[in-house]
Amino acid sequence: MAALGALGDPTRRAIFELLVTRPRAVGELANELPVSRPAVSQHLKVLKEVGLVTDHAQGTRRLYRVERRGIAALREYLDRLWDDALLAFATEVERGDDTAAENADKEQS
Amino acid sequence: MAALGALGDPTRRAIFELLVTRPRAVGELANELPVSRPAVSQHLKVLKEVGLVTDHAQGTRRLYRVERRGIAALREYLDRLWDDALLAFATEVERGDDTAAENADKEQS
DNA sequence: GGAATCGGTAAGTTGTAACTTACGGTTCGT
DNA sequence: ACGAACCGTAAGTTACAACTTACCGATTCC
Repeated sequence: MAALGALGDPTRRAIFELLVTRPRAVGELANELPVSRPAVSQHLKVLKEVGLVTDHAQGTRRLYRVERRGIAALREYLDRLWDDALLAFATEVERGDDTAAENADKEQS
Repeated sequence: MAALGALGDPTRRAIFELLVTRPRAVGELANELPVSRPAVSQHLKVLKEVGLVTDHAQGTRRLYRVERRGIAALREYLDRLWDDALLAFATEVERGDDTAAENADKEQS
């Protein structure tokens, strides 16, 4: 799941979240961020490599948009983790592992 | 979403995925990973700070387990991104933005 | 054709985070 | 009480990635 590594960077996450609302050009993104245009360009390259965005030349500009499949892949990854965690928890309780049961209801500090 | 930053690191992701299947002690984790035990300990600290794991002293050992709420928060974050992306896409098409419509069905290289 | 706009890439700097080893504290067994 | 097991933290090194500026190619409009 390389996409997680890509979204690990705050600036990249900001770029991606901007692109989620609507497609934008590179300079457009740089204007709304506290980094230079080349920096944005390099981040976009990373996001593109991991399949989170796609680009589309439009005249002299270059429009980047979110690749919805990328988000879907992330969701599937997390869903699997979620299922595994639930399954592990269930088998723990089943085995009489009380520490698991403790965590079930109480949330004492 | 600091949890994304935490899972951005590959080693931390490996640790977390190991913990998803079942709770483990620190040394136990270090044995299955190509890093030292202190390194694992530091990674666990980060994972704990962002609410992805919890620890639980048990004798001289210290059991770490996945905090399911952490996974849930990540899923909610991605779900929101997903919804926003879908909404943005819908309004694009609605406005007659054909580049959005192109992406709908065809996947030409 | 030439100027302007837009963006990718190369090259270089620098902060930081991901490691290591060393040390000390706590718990358990005998 | 002493040794062993287990772990957290401090201190230090180092690799890397996130920036910057500078340069160059491509496209558009006149």
